[in-house]
Amino acid sequence: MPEGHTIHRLARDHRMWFAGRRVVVTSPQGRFDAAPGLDGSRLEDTEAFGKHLLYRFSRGRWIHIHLGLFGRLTTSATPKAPPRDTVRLRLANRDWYADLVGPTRCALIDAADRAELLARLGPDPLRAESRPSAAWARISHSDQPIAALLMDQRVLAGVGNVYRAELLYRSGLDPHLPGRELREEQWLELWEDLRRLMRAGVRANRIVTTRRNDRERVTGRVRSEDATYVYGRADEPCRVCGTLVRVTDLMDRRLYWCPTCQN
DNA sequence: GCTAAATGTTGAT
DNA sequence: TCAACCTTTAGCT
Repeated sequence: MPEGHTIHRLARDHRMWFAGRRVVVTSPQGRFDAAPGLDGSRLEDTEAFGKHLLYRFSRGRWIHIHLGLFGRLTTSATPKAPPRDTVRLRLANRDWYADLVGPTRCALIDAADRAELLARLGPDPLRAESRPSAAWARISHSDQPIAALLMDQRVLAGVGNVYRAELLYRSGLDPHLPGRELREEQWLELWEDLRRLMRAGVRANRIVTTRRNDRERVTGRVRSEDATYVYGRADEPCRVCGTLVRVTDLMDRRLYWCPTCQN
């Protein structure tokens, strides 16, 4: 679930449903200490930076959430169901409640913490003010493979294992190509494609990277098995050339790619 | 019922 | 490079 598009979608939805109103903040699991201090105060706004979600409260306080690999934030309409015992944080008002489960991080932070967080993130393709040059400065001087650079949140904020594999497939680039061997115009094309893919991801609230004509079924809702070119398709035939999709370990993550289309 | 795997990050060796 | 952390689910038995 959680790459940048998920977080931006949550920020957008929660701004609509929770911002500008008082919110009941509880921690059914008991592991979020700040809950009592914030409980009943007004949520001013939500923000998304890469995979980080922030809820702004008065007096320079934010709840900082990072879902990590298995975290989930689900929102439902009232009446409230009793929380399961793993719910770290529940935000609620009269109409809605959101339950956070299994996050890597859920903490109360101040303006300095927030500034520190933003300072260590690369440009987020989903934010209007982001510029690709900020990432290019690092990529163009790095010996790291482009597949590793794309997932490095200091280089680029919000890209995860699915988008990086799919982006590289769509561009025809070998994932192992060192950053310094990429040409600037290739990088700018990657950036544009990322924006396109991730914006579509926010809209649909899911990742779909296949072009219409490359799907087995062209009409109707995109089936999950048709949504990607290479991610999660190890040993299945490439949709374009038929070569078996390969999976390799790169920096402890599974990297999917087509050795024929990407070189 | 058990195990492994999953769209992630941090901090120690 | 490796382990730790956070939880759910799919695929076994």
